[in-house]
Amino acid sequence: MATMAATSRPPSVSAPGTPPPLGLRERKKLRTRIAIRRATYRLISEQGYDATTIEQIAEAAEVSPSTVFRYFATKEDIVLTDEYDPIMEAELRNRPADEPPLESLRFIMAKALTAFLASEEEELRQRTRLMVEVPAIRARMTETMSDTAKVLARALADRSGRSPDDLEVRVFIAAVLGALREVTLYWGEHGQEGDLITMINQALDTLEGGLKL
Amino acid sequence: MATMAATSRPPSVSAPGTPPPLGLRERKKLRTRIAIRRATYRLISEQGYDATTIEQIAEAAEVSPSTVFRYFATKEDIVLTDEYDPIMEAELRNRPADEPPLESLRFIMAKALTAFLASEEEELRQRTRLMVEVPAIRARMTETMSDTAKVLARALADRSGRSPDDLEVRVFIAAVLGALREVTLYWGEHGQEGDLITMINQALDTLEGGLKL
DNA sequence: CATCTTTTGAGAGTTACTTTCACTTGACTG
DNA sequence: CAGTCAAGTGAAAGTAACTCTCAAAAGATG
Repeated sequence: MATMAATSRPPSVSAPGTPPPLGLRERKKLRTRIAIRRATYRLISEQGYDATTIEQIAEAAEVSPSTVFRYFATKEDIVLTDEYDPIMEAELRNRPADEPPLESLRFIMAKALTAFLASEEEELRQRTRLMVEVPAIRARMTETMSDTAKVLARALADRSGRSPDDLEVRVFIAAVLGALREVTLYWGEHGQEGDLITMINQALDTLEGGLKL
Repeated sequence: MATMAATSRPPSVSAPGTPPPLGLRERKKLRTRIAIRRATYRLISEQGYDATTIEQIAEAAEVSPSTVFRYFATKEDIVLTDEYDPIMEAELRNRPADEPPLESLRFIMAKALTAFLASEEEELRQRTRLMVEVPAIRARMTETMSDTAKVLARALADRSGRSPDDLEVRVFIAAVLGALREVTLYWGEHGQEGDLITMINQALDTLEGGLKL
C-alpha cells in the first residue's frame, strides 16, 4: 500500500529466498499496526465511524495519537489498508500472456475475493458496510483503487508490449474497476445478500458484451 | 447539484413558462455564490489549493467564513459545483428511446463538453489541473460523478422500462463514467493537449468493442 | 556495556467544518 | 407605508483530523 513505505531490512544472514526472520523491532511494529486496526474496527462497530475519534483509537490500542498517524496517513486508511495489490499483481503476471485481458482479470478478481472471503469475511463485510454508509470511506476507497489500477495496468501493459500509460489500457482498467466498485456498492446496499462473485461475473459479462443494454 | 437544495420561489405572477424574475434576495444570493467561486479560483491559481484557506476566500469575497460554508458544504465543492447534471439529464431524455444507450451517452457527453468548453474553457482547465494535482478534489469529484450517475441511470432506466437500481444499468453507467474520468485524468496529466472529445470517443469505442484490448 | 539509530509520546499549532445565537435585511400584509 | 415575519448573515466558541518539533525511551550493533 501507498502508506507502507519500504523500510530497511535487517541485513540478516539467513538463506537467500527465506523470509528474513524479523527482528524484535519489526515484530513490535506489526503488532502495533494490528492493534490499531483491531481497536478501530471494534470501536467503529460499537459506536459508528464518525463517533470514533483517533484519540479513542489510540487509547484502545495503547499508543499515543501521534503513533496512530505514524502508522496510517488518514483515519480512513486504518480501515482500508490491505495487502492485496501485490498478490493480485503476481496472479495477473502468472496468467498466460495470450489470455484475453478481461478473462485474466475475471480470474484473478475471483481468486482474490475468494481468498478474502475465506480468511476475513467479517472484515470484508464491515468494510463494505462502511463503504456504503460513509462518504469519506467511499472516496478514499476510490483513490486506493486507482493505485491498484496502476499496478494492474503495468502488468497488463508489460505483457502486451504497450505502455502502461496507454490510454486504452487505462480506460480498460478504469472500466473494470469502476464496474467492480459499483457491484460492491450494490451488494452492500442490498444487505450483502447473494453471491458477490457471481454478481461480479455478471458485470464483467456486461462489459464484455460491449455495454449493449 | 447535491449542495443546491431547492429553495422557495417567489410566487410571482409572471407568465407560465417564463423564468420567475428572481427577487432581490435571490439575485443577491447568486452574486454571493459567484463572488465566492471567483475569489476561490483566483486565490488558488495564485497560491495553490492547500495554501488557500476558507478565511482568505471569505475575506476576498467579502463575506464571513460561516457564509462560505452556508453556500458550499466543503472547500472542494467551491471548485467543483456546477449545474450540468440537469442539463445532461434533459438532453438524455430528449434522445430517441430506441437509440443504443452508449450512443446516447456519447452524444450528450460530447454536447455538454462542447458547451462547457465554449463558455468556460479556462475553468474546465483549472478544474482538470486540480483534479490531477489535489487528491481531495479527485476524491470529491468521484462522489459528484456518482450523483450524476444516479441521474443518468434513472433516465436510462425510465426509457428501457428497467429499474434505476438494476445492476446492469448501474454497471453500465459506472463503466462509462469511470472511463470518462480516466480520459480526463489522462488529458490533464499530458498537459491538456489534444482534443478531449476525440479522446472520449476513443474510450467509448473501446467500451463498445467489449474491452478487447 | 556503550553508542548509534529508530521509534515513541507529549505538546502546541493549523484548518476545515459545526453549532448557536443575536442581528440585519428583504419580502409580504393590512 | 409601517409593521411583522422569514430568511440570510456574522461573531464566536467548539470539535477533530492532521502536522511539526523535540526530547525521552528502547532496539540494534560492535
